Amino acid sequence: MPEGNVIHNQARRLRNLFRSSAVTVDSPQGRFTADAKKINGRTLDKVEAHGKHLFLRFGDLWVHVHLGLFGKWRIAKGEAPQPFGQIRMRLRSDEGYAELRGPTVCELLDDDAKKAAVSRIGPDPIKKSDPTPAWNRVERSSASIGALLMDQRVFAGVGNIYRAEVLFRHNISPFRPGKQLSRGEFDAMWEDLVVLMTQGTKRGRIDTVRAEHLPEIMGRRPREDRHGGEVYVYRRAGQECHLCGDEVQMAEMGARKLYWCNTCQPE
DNA sequence: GCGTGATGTTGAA
DNA sequence: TCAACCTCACGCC
Repeated sequence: MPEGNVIHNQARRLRNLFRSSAVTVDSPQGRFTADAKKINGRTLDKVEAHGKHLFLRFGDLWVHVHLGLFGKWRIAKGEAPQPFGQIRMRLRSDEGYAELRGPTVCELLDDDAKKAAVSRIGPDPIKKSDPTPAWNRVERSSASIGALLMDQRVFAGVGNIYRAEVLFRHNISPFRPGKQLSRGEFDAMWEDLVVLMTQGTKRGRIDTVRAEHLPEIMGRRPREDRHGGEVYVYRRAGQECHLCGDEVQMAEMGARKLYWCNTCQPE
């Protein structure tokens, strides 16, 4: 259940494990068998992450993977165990193996189709992309900034946690229309996403609480949320805001749960 | 052991 | 707008 930081982390692990080695590709589950045969035995020569999308190059063909909500990679050194459950795609080399389960997307693309897929993805803070295209969309959009942050054509790799947290950190209401953001607010949020998401890629968890607020929060916090990091509002509906004590709010926005503090992020 | 919900997107209706 | 994807950790019994 990854945001962009996890995908970039997985890309690095796949790169390190399979770099320039011949890979046995199959699909124990069967749904990727025909495509697996086309690349079986080839060398994995490139791994790219763009937002939450992963692209693996085997010569003139790319495997495009999107994990969606349930998708999982198991990446490990050593010999692959007997397959169990639903393994859509399995990669094996002398070094190790990778099992892909439950992805929303696992497809084979030629170079043109891969380029087209990448072109649909907006600038990615983890890649330190130029944010101008995102600003151009935000600046003239009447959609809320809460919705825009989740739109992968605008901000690639941002998910529900980073959305809630970056808005909180900048005291911006998720309901404010994009066109009512100043360039300064947008730039500050973008720079913050670059820092937070890069850090999240290295740590493998999402921490968004500023250092000066940590001691107080650690003393007050009932228990760590299971996503594993320290956050201000994500999944804290009904609890006290760490900074002002007001009740953290929750609402559905585009079929996803949105968290914010009315006092710290006034409309 | 069972039910629920979740860091997300696609494609049909 | 909604079902599908079909995993996994958690709360509750």
